[in-house]
Amino acid sequence: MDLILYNTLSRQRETFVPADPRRVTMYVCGPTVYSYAHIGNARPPVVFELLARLLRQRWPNVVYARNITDVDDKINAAARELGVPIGTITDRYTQAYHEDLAALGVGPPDIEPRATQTIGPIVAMIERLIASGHAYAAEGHVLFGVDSFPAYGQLSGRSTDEMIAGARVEVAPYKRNPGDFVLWKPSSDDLPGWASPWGRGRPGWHIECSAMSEAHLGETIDIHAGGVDLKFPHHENEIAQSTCAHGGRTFARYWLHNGFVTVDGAKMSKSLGNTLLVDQLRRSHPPEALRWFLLKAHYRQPLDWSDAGMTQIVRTLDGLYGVLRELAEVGVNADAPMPGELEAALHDDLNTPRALAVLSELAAEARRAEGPQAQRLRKSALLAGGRLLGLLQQDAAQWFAQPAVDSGIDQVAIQALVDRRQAAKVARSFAEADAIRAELTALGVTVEDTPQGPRWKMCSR
RNA sequence: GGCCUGGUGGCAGAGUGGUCAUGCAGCGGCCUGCAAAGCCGCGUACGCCGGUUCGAUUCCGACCCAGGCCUCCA
Repeated sequence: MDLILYNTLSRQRETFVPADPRRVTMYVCGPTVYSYAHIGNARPPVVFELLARLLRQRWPNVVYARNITDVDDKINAAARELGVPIGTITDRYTQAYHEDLAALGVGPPDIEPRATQTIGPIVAMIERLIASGHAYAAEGHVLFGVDSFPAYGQLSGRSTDEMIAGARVEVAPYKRNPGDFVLWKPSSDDLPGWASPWGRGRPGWHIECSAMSEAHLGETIDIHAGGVDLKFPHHENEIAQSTCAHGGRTFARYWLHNGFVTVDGAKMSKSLGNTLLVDQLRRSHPPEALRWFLLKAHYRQPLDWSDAGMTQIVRTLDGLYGVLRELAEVGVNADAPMPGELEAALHDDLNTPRALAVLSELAAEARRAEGPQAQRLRKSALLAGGRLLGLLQQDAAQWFAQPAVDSGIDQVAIQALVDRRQAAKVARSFAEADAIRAELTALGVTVEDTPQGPRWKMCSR
């Protein structure tokens, strides 16, 4: 089955064909670690790690790199505010990032390069760009000259003239062209810096990714991905730097960009005060529901957060886990094949909404299956599909026992009430039984009577 | 101003030139002491106006509306 990907560079859907099937390379722009990740920051790692899973099914040797930007002016500002070294800041938030993503079911990348550990290659790349006439030093800075790269603007679809016309920033006097961007900038003594041919300084943001990608994946990579906002200038600049440093050879063959997450229709931003941190959301929503949220719309579409939407997702998961609970005693075939429709959906430019729809259809089939053989087959298919999507892998009973918040619910007390109600029911004291059920409802617990006796679940997530 | 997305049923969200998306919610029925869960069934959805076509939500054009990028940003 062909894997179709929408390539921003060509603005078309293309069949993905790796340059070298023995080593498929992919680079995703990672976080700048100066604060906690918000839910929008989590979209690319979730979506593109799913792509890595898909690639690995067919090409076992996938090398997936996702960097950590650990030198940046925002980090400097955060460190200065607290009066600590930047390492304190970057370590803290790198760890938080890893914890957030683990909770969302995101596996680690194969390589996680850090900018501060790539200074050598960064300096070397800048030297090559100067030597080949694509960059120049001026007043302690090194700048990339966009005029030296005719294809500049190809990815974002704009000409250099347009960019200058639209530029609303003050142009530094030492720039030859207003569109020139910084590769290296000088650091005063109180800022982190490294020795270089141009004096003590630090790298510009764009060159970091070019150098890390080259150092770990090689000159030409198969896939480069990130958020739409990175198209310009970040990715445009990466293309310019890497292509010029590599004698004109292609930098990345397929460019993928995910859409933004909005909150109640508006873009998340600090000024609006509507940034939703994953770290916080994890405490009020099942992490699996957060993952579902990030997969529920196609990755190139905008994705809107709302509390009502999250309630819908939890209910949907209730339904799916309900099936698994029903089939708890049924065994699973370890070698169950991937359901074809689900695989087809994901191969169609990562159509996760369709894949989730297939999951629901598989669940319905599993629920309706009659006889142990059919049940085993259907349950296996459902779980196989869920595994690829990173969903439905926890114990069903545990799913239903998850409370809304991390409030330390008293399972023993709840069970005692459930038992008392059951006793009242058996004695046909229905008024008393209903009164106890009302008590449970007040605790956020729903009781369900089954042929095997009563069971309960948290209903107020 | 330039560039670029998108407007689908109560909500979310795929998709297609001509009988099914899917989920949540809602309605009716079965089941239940009553519920819950489950099962069965139910809804003249495709921004507006033209055009192409035997036929358009799907293709083309104009228009209206919403959002994004052009500056740090996933």
